[in-house]
Amino acid sequence: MTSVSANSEPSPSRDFYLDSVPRDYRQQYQPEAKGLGLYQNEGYAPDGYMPAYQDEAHYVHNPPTPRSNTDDGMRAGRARSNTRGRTDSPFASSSPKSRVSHSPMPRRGRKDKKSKLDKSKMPKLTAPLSVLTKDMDVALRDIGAWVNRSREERHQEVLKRNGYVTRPMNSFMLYRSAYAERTKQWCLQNNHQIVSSVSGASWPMESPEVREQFNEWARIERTNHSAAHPQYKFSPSKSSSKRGRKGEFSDDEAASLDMEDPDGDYAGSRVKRRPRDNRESPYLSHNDPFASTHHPYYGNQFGVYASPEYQQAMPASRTQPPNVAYDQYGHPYDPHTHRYYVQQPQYTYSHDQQAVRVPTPASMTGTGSTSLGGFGMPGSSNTDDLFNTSPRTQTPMQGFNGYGRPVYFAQQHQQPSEHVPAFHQPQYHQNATQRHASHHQYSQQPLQTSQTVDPSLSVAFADFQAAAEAATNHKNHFDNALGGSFGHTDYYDQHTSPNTSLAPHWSPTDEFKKTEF
DNA sequence: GTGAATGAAAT
DNA sequence: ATTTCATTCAC
Repeated sequence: MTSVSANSEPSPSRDFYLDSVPRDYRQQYQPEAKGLGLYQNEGYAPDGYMPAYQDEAHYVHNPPTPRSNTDDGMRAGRARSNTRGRTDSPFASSSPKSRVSHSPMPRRGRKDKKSKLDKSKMPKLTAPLSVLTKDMDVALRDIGAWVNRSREERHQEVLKRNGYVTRPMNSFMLYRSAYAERTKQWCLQNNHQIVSSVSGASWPMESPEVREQFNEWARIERTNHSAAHPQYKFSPSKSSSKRGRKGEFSDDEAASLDMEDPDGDYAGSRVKRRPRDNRESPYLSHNDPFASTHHPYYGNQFGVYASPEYQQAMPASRTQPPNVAYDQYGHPYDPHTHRYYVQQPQYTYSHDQQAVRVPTPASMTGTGSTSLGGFGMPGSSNTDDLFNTSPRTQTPMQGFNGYGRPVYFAQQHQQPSEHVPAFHQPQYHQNATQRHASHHQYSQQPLQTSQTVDPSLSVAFADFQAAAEAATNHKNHFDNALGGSFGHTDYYDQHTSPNTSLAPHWSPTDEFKKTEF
């Protein structure tokens, strides 16, 4: 029986993380950290684990090699495709009994502490994941790059989800996401309920510095999300019909896109409130690509909602009851006032580029100018950790993808491709983050037009493309700048960014094209 | 209360 | 094939 992470070779030279952890903080865990850094609840003897991991100096590089349990023996003949997704980890239940004991009681809210999760599978943390997994050869997810996804990327995600705008991840979700892979391996199981539980247990154990880093990333994510989707407003569905959201929409929802509500009763007074519709319409892509007067890279290009939520998101000063209809081109307008919701295109962007502020968290730069560095940023090796203070030898133009292969950034937008929508360029989306984001596979493939998209959107997609092309004439500053700053640039609204005027202006020479290995 | 991610497990 | 689950946080 081989350990899941047997190939994870702990490197003694990689102890940079702990060095950056305050001493007292480290010791906070050491009394309990009997070398393993983990415990289990009843039913699993610690002696089932490798003594090799009892070296206190290393906490746990990897979870100890699990011994075979009886269940494993019974299924010994069964081939397993890989070492992952296994169920015979030390934390796996030794009996095939269902994870959930289905209670006849009406379903209780999550508030109810009565967890259905089999805690026996859950390792008990004695240190936060950042410590426990610090030496694992599993890259942390590049959250810095993730939260700095360009507006175009975000819009593509929306398209991919058939127009659905997802919520920005909060700090914990980012944290969980960052450590998910490590956690899975550390726990020796792929069960995300476990991963969630472990993450949840680890989160409060993390140092304030770590948590603050994720808080900062969450703020950035919110800012960029808001900039990419200016009209977005979280409006949770009241109907308890747990929609199994997979980026798809129920017929009900789909219908709401291209139909106008005869009563103008856009969202309410229904017995059951229509599930929230956070779709935004690509119809409007040609509108005002970069019209924002206060943000150089985030505009209103797609941020107009031809949906009830769009109206809900309209300023409260509206006197007319919000309503929406669509003309022959699919442009939403108010049937009462016959006014279009969308402004005419204003290509004022070129006057607007103020700056990309590259402020804060040096954490984002990956250049390690402060104690906050690395964290799996493209410029870091996959063994870098959140607080890697080791000096960087790489230029910002070179990094490594999640598998240790270098990623080269080269000219991206220049003349030949100038009129091609940037996001249609094959390499456009290549970065380390997306290699870790399975749901970003789409970004490396041609966009679907009519098949996976609401039919009513297919026509609009042509507009979308045309608009994108037009927008490209104004350069894709966001992404250029993003690439130029290696994806760690913060994008601030100048109104909230005190030093915007001091920030360097975007320059074409700062651009890089990304090429994988 | 909902939904942000996620994928095994349950239905 | 679809839904549930487990977590924290922000609506």
